Amino acid sequence: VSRRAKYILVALDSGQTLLLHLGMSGRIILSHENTPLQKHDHISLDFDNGIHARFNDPRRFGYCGLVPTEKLGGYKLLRALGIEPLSPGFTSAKLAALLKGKNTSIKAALLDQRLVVGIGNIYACEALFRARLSPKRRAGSLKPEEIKKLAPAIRAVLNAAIEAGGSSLRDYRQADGELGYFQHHFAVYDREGQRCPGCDCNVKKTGGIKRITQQGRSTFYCPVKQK
DNA sequence: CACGCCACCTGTGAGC
DNA sequence: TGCTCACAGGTGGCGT
Repeated sequence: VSRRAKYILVALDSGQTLLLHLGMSGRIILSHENTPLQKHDHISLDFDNGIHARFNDPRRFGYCGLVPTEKLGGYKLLRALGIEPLSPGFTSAKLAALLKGKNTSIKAALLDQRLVVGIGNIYACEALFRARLSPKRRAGSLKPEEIKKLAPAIRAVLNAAIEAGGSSLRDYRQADGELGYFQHHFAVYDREGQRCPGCDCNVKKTGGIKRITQQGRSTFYCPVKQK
């Protein structure tokens, strides 16, 4: 079992690869022999030892498919994916090259899986806070010294989130079923009106953390610290 | 090509 | 209590 971006890849003896994406609410749940299907179980993989692996996904935003393994690289859903932010190749210079000439906001650029993979709405907000960059900045307008802060900020927030077992707002669970704990470490996400870490503002006056909508998605940021 | 927007779903919590 | 509404971690596809 391996991973590319937010896809889970399971190499099968048949020469095919099972391609899974959990979307917003998907889970793989292992259960014992003859366990009845639960609500929102869409696929059951039944093993010779009696174990069932159920693909459970209430919102059905997830994906499950079989692809011939030798065709994986050219497969539509994987072909255009960008660089892994925790790979050695993800340097500030690389990020700068990806953002160069981009007219869209830096927030939208971070969510664009064709540039950098794996960054979702929470971690885009949190990385921009750590880099002290406004989510509204044009991606192409970032100066080299700003990108030198952003690339490490992305790596740091992802590593910290992995360390904490991910962010359980509602559905998310670690592979072993445990809750994640990174939601307790959010600096800005889902904290509208509150203080950001290290804040010495008069929050009654400044309003604290702001929430705006970009590309139809919530963005949380500190207008004082993020420029 | 680049970008913004919408649809795809169900569940939940807030407000009334 | 129960109704309606807004909103939620993602992303493919379409219109501009």
